[in-house]
Amino acid sequence: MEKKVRVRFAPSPTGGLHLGGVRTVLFNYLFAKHNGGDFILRIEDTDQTRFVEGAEEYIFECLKWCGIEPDESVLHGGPHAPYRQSERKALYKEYADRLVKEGYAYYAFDTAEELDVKRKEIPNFQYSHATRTGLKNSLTLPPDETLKLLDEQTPYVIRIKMPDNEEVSFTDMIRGHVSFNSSLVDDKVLLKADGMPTYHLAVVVDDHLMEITHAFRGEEWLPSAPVHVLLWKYLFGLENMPEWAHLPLILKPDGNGKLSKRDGDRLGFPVFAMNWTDPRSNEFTQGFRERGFLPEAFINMLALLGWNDGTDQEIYSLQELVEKFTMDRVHKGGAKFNYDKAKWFNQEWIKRYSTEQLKPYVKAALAEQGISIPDESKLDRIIELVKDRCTLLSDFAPQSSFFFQHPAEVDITAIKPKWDDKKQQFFAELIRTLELTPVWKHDDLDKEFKEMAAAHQIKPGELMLPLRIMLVGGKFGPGVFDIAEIIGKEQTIERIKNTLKLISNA
RNA sequence: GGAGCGUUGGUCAAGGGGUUAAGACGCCUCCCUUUCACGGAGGAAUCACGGGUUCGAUUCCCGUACGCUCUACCA
Repeated sequence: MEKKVRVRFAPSPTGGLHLGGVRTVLFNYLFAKHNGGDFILRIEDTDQTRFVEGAEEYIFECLKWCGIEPDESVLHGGPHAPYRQSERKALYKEYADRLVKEGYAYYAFDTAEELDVKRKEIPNFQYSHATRTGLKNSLTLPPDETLKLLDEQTPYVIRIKMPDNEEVSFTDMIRGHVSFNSSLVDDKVLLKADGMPTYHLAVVVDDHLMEITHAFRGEEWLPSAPVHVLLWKYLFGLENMPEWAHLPLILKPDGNGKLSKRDGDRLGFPVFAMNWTDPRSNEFTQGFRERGFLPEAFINMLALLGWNDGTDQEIYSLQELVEKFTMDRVHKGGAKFNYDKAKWFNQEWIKRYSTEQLKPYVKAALAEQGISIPDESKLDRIIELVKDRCTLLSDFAPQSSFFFQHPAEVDITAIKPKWDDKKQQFFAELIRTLELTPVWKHDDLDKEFKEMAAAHQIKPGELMLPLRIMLVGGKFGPGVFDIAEIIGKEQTIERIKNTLKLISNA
């Protein structure tokens, strides 16, 4: 029987969760679920200097928002706990020691400062087969000297001893056969002076211990893949190594580089899944969620960045993505992020949401503007009317606030130039007529208005726009008489009166 | 500098030895709508370059160019 598929997403809790990160989780998740496997979330917090308070909780909340639930994690538990690498520290040392004993790794006593100096002195300096003979390590020092240094608790790191001129290759699920010459790769640190493993050792050990069968990560990891392959060979056997998939990068919309938070700030779109405030700098960054994106739209948009099912379908639920996702349709090349397209996905999802589903979001959007809803019975109708005009959830506030309160500003400059006594008289009479109107319904109001216009010998078109502006404040929104019906007789008349006053005062 | 990876309209992309080279976003025009949207109909715009192989290459092969990633006791 085939081994059960197990994948993992392994973020470092160092800050907000980036678009690229979410897409990596998503592909992991889709692949696992498509194949009936498990999705594990592992926290890679081996760099204590970069630990950020709250970042771990933030990651969990992002996943929850996206509808991606891990099968095993710090929060969900599981047979391979702990799922936080800092809590697995002792484990890694054991493997590092084994590598040293078997001659695949060695102790190095050079300090970070000494190496910095080297790097400054020698262009393109690398700690490698070519340079290690001139450095302070257990390969160059006499054995008793090494032992002495170790006894004296001299700080050391353990480095992998990269073989000289060996072909290291593997098959990537996306790229096919990939190969490197080992001479070109430096002797990466495996275990740091503080006893923590580096990423290189930790991934291999944990992927093995957690029985990971398929390992997804960003393309930026490709150059260090030979280190991981070699580690697998030395420690657990190549036949047990997971299949690798190096995902294409998400690129900035202009230029060609990797998309960064800075690009979002610069171009005016979010890059993180949710709001994030850095606790050290207090720097605030808005996320997709708070910008007004539906999780379904966010996920959908991300899935289509580097993958498609070969048909021209573009809108998929998470469930559909799970059903249709296969690796052979993942692209090799990076994809530029396009915010307009992202908004389009959101608009499509808003259209697909029912009024009932939308309601809590609309209430929240209005509440944010300080608008409370005394009469919820109208809300359904309002949402129906306004839905098509919203691409972000936050658009619901400006698109519907005038149903609940006077327009904050009335754009009389749009009325004024074409205003004359005839219109003034028309609206004055309109007020009187409306006051006597017995049935306050869309169709009746429409009919009444047009009859009056005819009587005054003014084209209705010339009067509709002023009326609209009186009621909503600007040139937007659903049909005027729909609005009038909903806000009611009293409000309609009051808003007309107010604007008339504004015009005569201006 | 080195290594690896990549390259179909402005963007996401389908396709793949012979096609009018799909579709979507964006842009433009028109229709619908006496607002703004939604919707509908059109339009402009693409196979990085050079060699092969072939009757025929955007597609296969080889180069070149360009871009990106990595080159930390960060992930």
